[in-house]
Amino acid sequence: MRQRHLFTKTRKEAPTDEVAKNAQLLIRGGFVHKEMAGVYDYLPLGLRVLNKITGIIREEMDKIGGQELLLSALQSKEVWEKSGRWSDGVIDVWFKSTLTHGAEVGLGNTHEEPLTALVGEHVSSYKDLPRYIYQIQTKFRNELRAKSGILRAREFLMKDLYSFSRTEEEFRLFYEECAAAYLRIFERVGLGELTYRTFASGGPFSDYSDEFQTLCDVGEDTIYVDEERRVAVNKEVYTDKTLDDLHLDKTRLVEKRGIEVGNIFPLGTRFSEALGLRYRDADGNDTPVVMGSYGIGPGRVMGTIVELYSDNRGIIWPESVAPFRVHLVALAGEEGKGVRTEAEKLYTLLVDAGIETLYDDREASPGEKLADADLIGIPWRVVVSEKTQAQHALEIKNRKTGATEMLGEKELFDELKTEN
RNA sequence: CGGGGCGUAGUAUACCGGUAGUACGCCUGCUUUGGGAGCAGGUAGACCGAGUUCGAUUCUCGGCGCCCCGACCA
Repeated sequence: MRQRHLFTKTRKEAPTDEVAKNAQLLIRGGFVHKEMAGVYDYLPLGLRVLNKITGIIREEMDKIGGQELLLSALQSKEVWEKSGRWSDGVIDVWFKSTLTHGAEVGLGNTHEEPLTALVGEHVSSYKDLPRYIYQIQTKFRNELRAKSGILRAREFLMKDLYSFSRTEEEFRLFYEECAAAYLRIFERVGLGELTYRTFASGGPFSDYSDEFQTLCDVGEDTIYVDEERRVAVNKEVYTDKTLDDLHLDKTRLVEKRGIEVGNIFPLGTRFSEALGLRYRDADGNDTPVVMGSYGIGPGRVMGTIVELYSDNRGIIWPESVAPFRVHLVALAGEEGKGVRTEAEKLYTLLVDAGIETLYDDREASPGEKLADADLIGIPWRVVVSEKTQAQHALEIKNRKTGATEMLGEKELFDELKTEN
């Protein structure tokens, strides 16, 4: 993409109404725009990152048998009354509205009820199970206080998968498969080293749940980490009995702050019973379906990456989620020296080679272009200038390591085609 | 929801009971081109409402909005 055509611009200064590093850098770089507290727009650069993240999530969910669908955001009151969760006393984050003729509707904050009802229309036999269904969709939660930039929003994207199994054993197998898939996802988006499967409370549905906590000082949760075994315990369930049950040695646990980037938990038959999702087993018995719920917030993952990977010049995107692979910067000097011509040619070659490239073809000073490249944080910066032309080479710089090389065109492409 | 802070051009800020200044941005021209260039000219602003006052952007009250701490986060 030509940067001349990009409708967003970078900013030198961060807005004063944002303190969170993720929001400051994402706004300065033109990745997101704040509409109101806890509500953010994803601009072209930000959407590219978000799509990279959801793409990875999708691949891993499909790999374990997930089927993607898209449920509505507007939800009917009836289905929620069946589970007893329509009341604001039970779920206090509801956004509700009223249709013209008076019917009440809710904006989805989660989707157990409508999906369970829907699945019931298609599943009636043990031969129809198990099923694993997910979506990547916008959730609405009327949080008392939005905070930490895009980490805690009132409107946010969420991947939510729901498992429908015949038995507790069958459920348990998938639960562990999904936990493994989650670890692969966090590995692939660049958070693997810092993300721990964390034992946590199960809320109203079960005795426990598993959170995926990424170590970060601005995290909302306090967790106790066993770095060697790569597991953690949330402070909310940190008792001697829990540690005993999990065979964890208290003396090896380290207190840390974590951002909850994912959460999986058993639902048992709580919703299948309430909404009449039953199946006929091989012996003809009518049995409630055993369910589980599995969430990841792609926007929160994006915010976490920014919190963790930046320097005083800007963001440092992991290659797997970067909006572009290469930032081609033409430092055009005097006209007639052919810098622009060479850069144009190189841009065409990069695009033809299928390398995602942001091409800074703007009329701007070198300082501004280089500062923008650092702020936007694309992994590889390639400069064409009079200086590089004098050396009959191209300059390639790695945003993360700062390593700079002068390479010929062929070597440049060899370098860029190598997966890192 | 309790506590605290804050609302001035697109952004960041300053001053003031007599309608606002600076920087960046943006526009025009010339110069400049490896770390947010220089000169000249131009563009653009007091969250809303009520009150006090001859006069309110400034003081008072209310509303709305934003941030932070706490609580909450199925």
